[in-house]
Amino acid sequence: MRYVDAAGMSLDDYPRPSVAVDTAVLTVEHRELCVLLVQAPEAEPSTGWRLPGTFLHPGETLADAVARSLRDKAGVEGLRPEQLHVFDDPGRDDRGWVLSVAHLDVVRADRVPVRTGQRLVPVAGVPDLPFDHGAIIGFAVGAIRDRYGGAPDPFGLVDTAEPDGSFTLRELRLVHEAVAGHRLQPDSFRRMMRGLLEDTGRMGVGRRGKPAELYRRRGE
Amino acid sequence: MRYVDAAGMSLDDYPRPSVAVDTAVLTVEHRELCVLLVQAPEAEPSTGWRLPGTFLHPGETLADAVARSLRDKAGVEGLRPEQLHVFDDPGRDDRGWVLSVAHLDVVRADRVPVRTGQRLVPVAGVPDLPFDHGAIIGFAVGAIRDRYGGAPDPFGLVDTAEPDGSFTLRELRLVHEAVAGHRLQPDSFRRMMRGLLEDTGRMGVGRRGKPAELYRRRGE
DNA sequence: ATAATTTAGCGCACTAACGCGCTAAAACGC
DNA sequence: GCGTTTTAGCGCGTTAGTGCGCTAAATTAT
Repeated sequence: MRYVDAAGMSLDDYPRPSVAVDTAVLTVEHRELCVLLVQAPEAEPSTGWRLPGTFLHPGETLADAVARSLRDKAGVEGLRPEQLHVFDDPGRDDRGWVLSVAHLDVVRADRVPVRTGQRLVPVAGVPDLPFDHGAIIGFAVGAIRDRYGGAPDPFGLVDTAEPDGSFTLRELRLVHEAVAGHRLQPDSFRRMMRGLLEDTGRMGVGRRGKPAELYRRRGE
Repeated sequence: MRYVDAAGMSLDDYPRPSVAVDTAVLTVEHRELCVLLVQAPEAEPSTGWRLPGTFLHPGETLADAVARSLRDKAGVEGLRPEQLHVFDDPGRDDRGWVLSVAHLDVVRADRVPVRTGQRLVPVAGVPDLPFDHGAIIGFAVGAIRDRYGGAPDPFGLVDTAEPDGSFTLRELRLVHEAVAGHRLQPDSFRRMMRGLLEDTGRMGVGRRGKPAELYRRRGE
């Protein structure tokens, strides 16, 4: 039985906003934190580069919509999108009343297909973007830096050769430096990570000098 | 001219969710962090205690809706609500497709009117609540503790006798202890705050012993 | 076989923060 | 006037973290 309120109205009888999701997809490429931009289709009123986004469909959670958007618009299989902020200015979109729920998603660069109409841009050099997409990137960068400040590679960005996902301290540090946007002192970094990693007992390969030990995250 | 997309549809032709706002109003009463609960009207399908909330109306921002909700449902003039999280399970509400944007608002206890159908409950002893209201309170407590960890009374909770809003170190510390939920060592607290406060040059009154100096936040 | 390179760890000097006991100062109570 | 109470600040011992130079170990290059 369909619900009606004290005024005899159902929820659908009231005006409602469209709800969009926009996602700042962050990755590390060439030791730099980058964001994925896609080109708007010609039919859109505001063309140019922007963050991938879509409208929320019935039966979906926001994360479902983010995943659909990244798959359809950018060929990226998203992982675990996290909410950042809701942009709610009633006049923010010329098409009508639209709320946008900004998200962060983080994927390894090798999972972002190279194709026309999309590119990875260093977050330190983002061009002007429509809507609130510049602000969304700012939120996303703050959120990923916060997460990487307290845990080893929480989003799985380390691109390791090992099938079991283990990595060297140097590989881990290079990713953390890319996210942080500045150099990290190796000794302090090791001490911070010491209690959060466990030694696999195996050694890495492929470089001169003493081979590095392979680690995985504690509790994995 | 009203916008239509490539399929000749306007935004209103597509199904859209109702958007609600729910607010964890936090305050300090009797040196304890408390949350405001209101009683649901009898006509609602789910009666009992809950957080104040409402549906978003056209032309409003989320903060507008929060303010209207707190004024109408609880007689509280809200200050600056902050977004916490969007609860988006399509099946979370029996009435239909409803998203809820959870918020935090912080007010001094003397701004919460005492009236039937509402009460302040210590966050350490919240009863079971409908929907995701328990989770919302959890988010809110985490957010306020984070904010109070790095700045002197960011939400203006100190209930001072001074017309210019200045306060003593002890008054400030008692509020920070209520928010943190544990005791703070006075000397360490003073050292942390030293650079964030400025001395008004005036002294407080009303207690035995050396009167305390009055401070205000630096940059106020 | 030796030199060069890289890694992991540590000793050490230094910096920063904590918590407590103590003192001086400034009020009130008697 | 003196005792009591409260506040602000500090000295000090302790704990924790940082960055660097150094060493030993384990590889590759010559």
